[in-house]
Amino acid sequence: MISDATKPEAVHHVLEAASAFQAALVTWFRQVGRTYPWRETQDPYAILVSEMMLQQTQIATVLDRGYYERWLEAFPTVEALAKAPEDAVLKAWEGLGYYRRARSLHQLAIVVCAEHDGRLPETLEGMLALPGVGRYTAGAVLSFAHDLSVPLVDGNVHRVFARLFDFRQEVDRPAGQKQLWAWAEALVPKDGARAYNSGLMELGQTICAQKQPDCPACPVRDFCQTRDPVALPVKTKRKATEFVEEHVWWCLREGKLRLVQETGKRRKGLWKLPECGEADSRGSLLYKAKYSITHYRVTLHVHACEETLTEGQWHPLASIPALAMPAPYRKAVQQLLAESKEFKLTHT
DNA sequence: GAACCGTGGGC
DNA sequence: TGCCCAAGGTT
Repeated sequence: MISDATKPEAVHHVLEAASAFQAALVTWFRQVGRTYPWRETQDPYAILVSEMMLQQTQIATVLDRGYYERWLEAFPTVEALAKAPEDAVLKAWEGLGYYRRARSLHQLAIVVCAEHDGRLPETLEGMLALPGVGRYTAGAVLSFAHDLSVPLVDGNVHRVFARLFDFRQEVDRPAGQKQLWAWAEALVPKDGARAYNSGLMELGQTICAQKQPDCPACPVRDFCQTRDPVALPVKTKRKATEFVEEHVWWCLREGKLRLVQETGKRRKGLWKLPECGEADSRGSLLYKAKYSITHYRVTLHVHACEETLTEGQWHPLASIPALAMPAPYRKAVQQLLAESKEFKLTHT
């Protein structure tokens, strides 16, 4: 941490020296900016896919676990995605979470094929009209793919701007957002927005990191107004954890497993084990695990089912790997199948 | 404008 | 362990 004694005052104000700020940032980015697959292309669709996947999701998850590469192989163009069945789209997203993103991207492809001849819009209004595309994603696609002068604000920019401007309001409230977007608009250059926006995010990701920011190495330290970077940005408190018990059936008969498809807002379209009814009718406990979803801490219990269920459908064991399932159920099903005699008989 | 939506990783 | 975080968007 930088002490107050050694941290100098900003020698320039960002807004009064925008060109110098932009130049310092872009020069630094061109020297040390990392290469990602989505920085190697100017295909707006490929860039959009990366931006959708990266919403609230770490780069390592998207990259190291192969989601981005597999997606573009399965759905290489807007047309290919538009023609794909939703089951296949959700399967490709399995394990990434926030499944609305996958359904939005699929719907987006269908709309773009129907109304824009398969080409993504090149205007802010056009992009914002698409499902799952907000101001950040629109700005990212337009600046990264087309080098258009459009601002963007994401979690990295929250951090960089909060520190740069010594901004002590909560960044995740509407008032804070309004201020951050105003600064982003004021600072985005007319030319070279691709490198500038990339550099802004890269800075927030590396030197201007959440913990242990490396201020001495910062290319724009002369513009920075805060003396206490670690305290910024300020965020609202998150909701307290609630503990929930979840009981589901393991109903396996003649090589088929009973599953239900989610229809509500949560995990819509994905398959899960049927929920148990009355506590006193539950069979023996086969599996128990804990997982988190949003602010809930869930204990999942899987019980042996002896009766006949009316809800859900039978799925042959061979078809189960192709179904999209939420991660906690996928893990439970995999473990229980591995233990199951029926499975061993058909797979050995 | 607050609440909601998944998951895996870091400490 | 429990809590925070991560290239946000929708309701």
